[in-house]
Amino acid sequence: MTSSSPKTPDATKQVRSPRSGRPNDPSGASNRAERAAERRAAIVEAALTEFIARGFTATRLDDVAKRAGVAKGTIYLHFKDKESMFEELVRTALVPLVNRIAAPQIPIGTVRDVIEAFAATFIREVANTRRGDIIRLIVAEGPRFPAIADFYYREVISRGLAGMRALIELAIARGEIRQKQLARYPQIVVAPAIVAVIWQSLFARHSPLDASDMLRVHLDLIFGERSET
Amino acid sequence: MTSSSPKTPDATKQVRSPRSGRPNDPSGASNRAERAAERRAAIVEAALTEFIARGFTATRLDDVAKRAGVAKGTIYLHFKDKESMFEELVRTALVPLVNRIAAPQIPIGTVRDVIEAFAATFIREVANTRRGDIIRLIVAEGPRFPAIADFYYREVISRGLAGMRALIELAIARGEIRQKQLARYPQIVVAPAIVAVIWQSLFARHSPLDASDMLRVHLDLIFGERSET
DNA sequence: AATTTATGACTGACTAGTCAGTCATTGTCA
DNA sequence: TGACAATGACTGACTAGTCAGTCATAAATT
Repeated sequence: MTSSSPKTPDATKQVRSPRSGRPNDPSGASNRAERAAERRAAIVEAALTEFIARGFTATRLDDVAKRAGVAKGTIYLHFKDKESMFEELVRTALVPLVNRIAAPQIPIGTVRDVIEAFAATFIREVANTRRGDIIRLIVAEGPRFPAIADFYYREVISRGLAGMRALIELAIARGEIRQKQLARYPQIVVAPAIVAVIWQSLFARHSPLDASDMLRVHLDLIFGERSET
Repeated sequence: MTSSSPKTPDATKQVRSPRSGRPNDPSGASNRAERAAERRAAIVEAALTEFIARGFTATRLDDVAKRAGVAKGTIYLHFKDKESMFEELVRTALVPLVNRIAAPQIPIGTVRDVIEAFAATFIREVANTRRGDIIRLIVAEGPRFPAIADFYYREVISRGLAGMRALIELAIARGEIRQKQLARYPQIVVAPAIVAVIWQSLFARHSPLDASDMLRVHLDLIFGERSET
């Protein structure tokens, strides 16, 4: 029974670290911790791409591993399982953005200016980026991942709507907005932005949508058309 | 139509033909074609429920069969495979509704009246029914089923928006709507309705939304508040 | 009896998650 | 500084389980 082991994993072993040939660079990016972080980032990037393209269930971790350039087992060094990976991804992909947007706005100019800046940020950072797809992903998978829906409601929706409501109330007090009931439904103000995101995912091929222009028209509807030349 | 409850597979081996004992009744409700249609309807009903709850990939045809009270093989007597079943389901679930809503509106009263009737229909027939979930399902699976996105754009979106645009233009001509640019983006008018559907699916548990009231406020925004003028 | 319709056990392809083994890097000591 | 030992990040073949789709058989109908 001296037969060699049936598995020959050594056959095609690629070089582990083609990292730039600096095995011990103090200022470089080649120590263990940093490369681990790089790999984790590659996995996150790849997983996000796959989840967006296929949804949770249809995404194969083999594909994620291949795309990230790691072995499947490596994924499990960073994440407990597919489900918690998905949840963590969706969370971390949105929190930085939300924190930035939800930062206390300084109403220097008119409320409309603030909301217009908000809209511009949304167009730039969400509507035409992968973050928009993440929003669609949340809509798609939310019902099956109550934890995600909970988190998202708590960290994004309730905070965002509260901030928007405060702005609307300020605008009403200042006379910028006539329709007083609007403060009860801040959703109305953001609805076209959400629709724009969905449109880009589903129908951009059929009929491109100028989201920026649409939001401008919507703000004209809310604040009245601009009379400045 | 599911006259009898389709979900009672508990009776081990249910009787295949619970008919009225008329083997050859021309006017009866138990000939082959009709029972086949009943079974098909039961399968459609069950499949829709499962697809809505779990999405396309995560839905098991074993579960659909169990819920419909048929054997799995029976599904394949009615549908070629899982994918074409899904596509056919999503299509037939919406077409009757769209045909009704898209029927030529007779603008007897004001345009606002027409749109308010439309909103009421939407609330009644979509927002709080399973059709709303189907809309979410399309958002969720659309990118992976281009055929569905195509069909939906052609049969629902483009038709619906064209009709809405015509109404907006009429309202502008009549002086009901001041904001002339609105005709370029009928999406703005329907956006809160879409958001309401999504909200019900994801966040109703956290914070119930009075969709009917929200749409009323939105129409006030577009047409101006009712009591004035 | 012949034909149509329904069944559900079965198959084969597919995939989440595991783990024994490898080896580049890091630590230790002379 | 150079040699050797220890570490643990990484690998990928493998296991155990799932599920879409099939088909031989059975039931119902004509």
